[in-house]
Amino acid sequence: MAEGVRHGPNVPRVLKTNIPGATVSRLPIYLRCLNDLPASVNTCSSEQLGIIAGVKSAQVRKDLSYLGSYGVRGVGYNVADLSGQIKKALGLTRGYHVVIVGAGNLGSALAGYGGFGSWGFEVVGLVDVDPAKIGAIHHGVTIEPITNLEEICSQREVAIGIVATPSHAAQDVADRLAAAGVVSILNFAPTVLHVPDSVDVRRVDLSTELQILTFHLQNREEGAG
Amino acid sequence: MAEGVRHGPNVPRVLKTNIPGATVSRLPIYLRCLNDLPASVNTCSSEQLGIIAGVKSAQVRKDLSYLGSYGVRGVGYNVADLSGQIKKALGLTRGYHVVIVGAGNLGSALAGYGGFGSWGFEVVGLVDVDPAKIGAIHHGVTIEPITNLEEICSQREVAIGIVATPSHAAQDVADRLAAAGVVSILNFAPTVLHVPDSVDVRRVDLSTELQILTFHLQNREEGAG
DNA sequence: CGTTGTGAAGGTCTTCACAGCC
DNA sequence: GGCTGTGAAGACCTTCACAACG
Repeated sequence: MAEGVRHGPNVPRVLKTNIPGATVSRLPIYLRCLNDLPASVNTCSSEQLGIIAGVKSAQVRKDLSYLGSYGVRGVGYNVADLSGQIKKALGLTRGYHVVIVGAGNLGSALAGYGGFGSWGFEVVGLVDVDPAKIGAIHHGVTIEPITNLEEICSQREVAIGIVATPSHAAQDVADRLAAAGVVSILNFAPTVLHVPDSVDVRRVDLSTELQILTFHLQNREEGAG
Repeated sequence: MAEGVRHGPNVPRVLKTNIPGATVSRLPIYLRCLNDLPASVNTCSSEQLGIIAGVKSAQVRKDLSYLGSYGVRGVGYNVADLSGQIKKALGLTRGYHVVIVGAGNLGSALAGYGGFGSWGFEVVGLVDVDPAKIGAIHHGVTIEPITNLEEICSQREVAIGIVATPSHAAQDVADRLAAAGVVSILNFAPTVLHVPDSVDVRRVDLSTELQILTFHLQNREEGAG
């Protein structure tokens, strides 16, 4: 589970469900699409879901088949049922406590992200090194000193840590989160984190995304000119 | 290039360089790793680069082989040369103008992101619908009305649009960006954008990432218990 | 020597095509 | 009739293992 791999062959060692990584990364999209459907829609075919999710219908069917068989031939999938099955597969039947490390522009923007609650995520801590920031309230969350990180993680049963620090501080934060028993890290710092195999890191990196866009941009232009 | 596909088989139609998508998405990581090396380091082996980038050395070599043969057997890669080759492959030898749509928490945090400049990206516009925000200056960028979007894109030669609006507004913004000739979009709104094939969209989605983490979290716990 | 570059092997993921079922 | 579920085929990606080379 080392970082840099989005869903490589290095699969978690102990795995009950056998859902391929590529499928896992699409399930949240399906879930959102189902959620955005008008309440009057009770049923949805793989073709329809594929169109709104931007995926081929065969892909949708194969993905959903890993959850078991919840479709009705000739009809499609029951929206509520399917939604529930996806939530169950993703572990969204319970809530998760999240701590955000770094209360800069990004950290406080994340703290104010409204979408957390709807999927059962709750920000139970926002910490920063800067003494001047301590005590300030961003979007309803009080900034605490980073020295409290370990205490916050254990006492508030934090499951997920979000690293929103400058890159030079990110590795140290990741080490501390891992030591405090946090096994899931979402890294917004533009650096590769090195963590034990038992810790799962996902990276969200603006520069990387922009550079991938420019690659295609350049190739398109070369092709055109 | 429809969204939802990170690097599927739907390859851009006209493509000069034949670099696989998976490799393209790792090149920015290598580039950053090389950049972070101390200035005293002139040379770097695939083994070393692999360790800091979190990738197997064979993978590094195969990836770099697509750029041509720039390594020296028995020695490794010249850091400066390799860095230049990667930049060239990614199209980073020129600058790109970026417009950010949506000046909420996230939009203004992005406007203040220091990492833009170092790779040749320049934020030339930050727009919002809210009349109350117009004229305010966030991190040196003045907020302009979204009605100016088309004008900004054409007059300032915008290459990349960043969508940082609420999800209900995102599709409309994408349509307008596409109509204004912007062919690269980075979408932070939690929704799937539907754009013409000629437009390249990449999605950055906090909820999705968190849900993928909880999938692994749940499976780990099931395995342990 | 040590390290690159690469064919070949082995996985994983996507797409097709159609049997099976409502 | 229409749609799901799935084996099979094919595309893509990673890893291995070693010849080639400075």
